[in-house]
Amino acid sequence: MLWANGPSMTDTSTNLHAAFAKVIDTGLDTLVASGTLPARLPRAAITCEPPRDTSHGDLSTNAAMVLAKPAGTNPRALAALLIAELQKDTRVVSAEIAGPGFINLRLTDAAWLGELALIGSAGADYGRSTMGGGKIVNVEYVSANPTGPMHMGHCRGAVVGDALAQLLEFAGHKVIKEYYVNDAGAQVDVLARSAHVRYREALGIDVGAIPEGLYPGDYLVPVGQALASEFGDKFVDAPEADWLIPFRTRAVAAMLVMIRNDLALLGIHHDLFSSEAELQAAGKPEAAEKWLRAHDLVYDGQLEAPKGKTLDDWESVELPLFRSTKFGDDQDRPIKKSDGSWTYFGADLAYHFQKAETADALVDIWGADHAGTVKRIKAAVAALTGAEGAPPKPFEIKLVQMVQLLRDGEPVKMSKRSGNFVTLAEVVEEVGKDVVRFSMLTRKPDAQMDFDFAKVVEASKDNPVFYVQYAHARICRNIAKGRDEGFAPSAENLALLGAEELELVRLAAQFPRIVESAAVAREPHRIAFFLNDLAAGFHSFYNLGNDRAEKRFIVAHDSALTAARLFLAAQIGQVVKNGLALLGVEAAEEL
RNA sequence: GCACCCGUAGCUCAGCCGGAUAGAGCACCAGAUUCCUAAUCUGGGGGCCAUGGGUUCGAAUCCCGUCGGGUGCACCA
Repeated sequence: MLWANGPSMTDTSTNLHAAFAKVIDTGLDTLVASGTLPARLPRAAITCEPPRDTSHGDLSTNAAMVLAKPAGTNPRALAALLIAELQKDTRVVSAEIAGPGFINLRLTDAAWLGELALIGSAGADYGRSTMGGGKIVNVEYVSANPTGPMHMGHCRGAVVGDALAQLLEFAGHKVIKEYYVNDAGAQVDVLARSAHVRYREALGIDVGAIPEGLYPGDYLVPVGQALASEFGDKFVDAPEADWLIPFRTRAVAAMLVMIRNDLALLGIHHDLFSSEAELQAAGKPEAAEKWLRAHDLVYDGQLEAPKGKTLDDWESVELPLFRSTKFGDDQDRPIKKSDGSWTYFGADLAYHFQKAETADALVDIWGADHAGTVKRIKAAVAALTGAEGAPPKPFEIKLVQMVQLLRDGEPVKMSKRSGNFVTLAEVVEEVGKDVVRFSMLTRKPDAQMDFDFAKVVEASKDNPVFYVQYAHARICRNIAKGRDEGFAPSAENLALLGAEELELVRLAAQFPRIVESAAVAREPHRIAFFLNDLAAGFHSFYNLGNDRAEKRFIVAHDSALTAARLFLAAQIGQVVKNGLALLGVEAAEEL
């Protein structure tokens, strides 16, 4: 599996799972070299992973089943040949054919203990991969409009994007975490007008209710006050044209400060905030349009009436259209409005082209409500970055499904315009960053989820994040206790560890391959589930000591065993900590 | 009408680029604390993997249809 997508950059000396993928690969090479197997068999579908049922062995490969047909033989015959090769590895205790043609491997205890020692020497880098080959990946996430504070609707994409960015970095990429600031559309003009009302209010004018269509939230009160102290009464009765731009600039800046603070509550810090207004001022959309027109991908045409709804006032006009129908979209999409300004799409394609200049691959995290625009932007980016026959830049859009917000079981329709929303800050303050982050990462992003504010506050004590954190805290406590009693973790006598301890090592040793597979799939939630499994394994082992005192970490009369056990505990703790770090969750030392 | 996502235990969800007997938590039942903090552990019951076809050695997983839920279908952002 690791070699599925071209040459693996994995340093095969780093961990056992990667090493055995390589062992199988070279075993097959040997069979090919001796003429036993035909060359060029497709190996992409070969896997090497722990079997679900651990009684089947430590590792299992489907190589014989996958290759039998193309090799013109049957799985069991091929398995026998491959087994002969695999048994040459001194770490292999047994290699058996099972079921329809699986090869089950058992490895020596020493091999697993070597892996345990490796965790110790790698420390915070255990699980780090070179798979990404240093390729630069731009991850764009959040990108909420700068018109108000972050609310819970933004939360999931923010957490998933942030965890993914860290995961990709750990998997060997250089990552740029980017936030696209939509500071050029009509919504920021509305923001400026809303700020103007608050500005008048700050000057003592009775403004009454906030007019319909403006943002009513009182987070704009301080913005109005700041404008009042900066400009005095200069713009109170001035025409909009006089104040719109300075008010907009200042209001957007204030919103971004607020948004950064909100994101910081979740531990999220972007590397780059890119301004749509600056992009437009720099003429990027014009350049993109010019190129697209030259390649007949933009033309002046009539826009079709929207499907599925009847607009009474529909009027066909001629606009510059991008040929997205060539790429599976159901109609061509305008890049400019009839007033000559850019559509969101028109600016966005130029923005993506700009990102592609400094990155080897692009990943966008979007809310599912934007799913309808995926085809057009992917098409435009493929066209722009694939210019002159070059292969297009890899560009993925990960859709994060909606979070249905409930309050007392009732759906909350959130809208900044109505001022009715649950802010991210209030939730984080109530239940904590770790609970929020872990909750958002314990399900796959493409399934909808409910988020009941009251329920989450109520249930936060039972949140699975504490289960994982408790495992880490228990480990820290036991190491501290050992230290108090004069014991220190040591890798010197790991051979004293028993079968249950080795079971735990096998589990922890999966971390590197989980990291790689999660990174390839762009699915950070896999890390969360792995940590839950690892914590369960640890807690289970820990409780053996309830009935069997000789299984405790600290066995006072046996300092060599205690040192080995504490070393084991420390390394399990290390893996938990490394995993939690990817999720942006604290590895608490006590709860 | 069209596009995308989802449908797995009573509930919330893993598993899905095909693999062996489909898993976990909650809830329920029965146990384990003079014993490393029980925020833990052990055991039990509970499934037509929505449904009908197809592909193949093998399908919860891939393909097609149907049903059900969600989202979107502006020159908005």
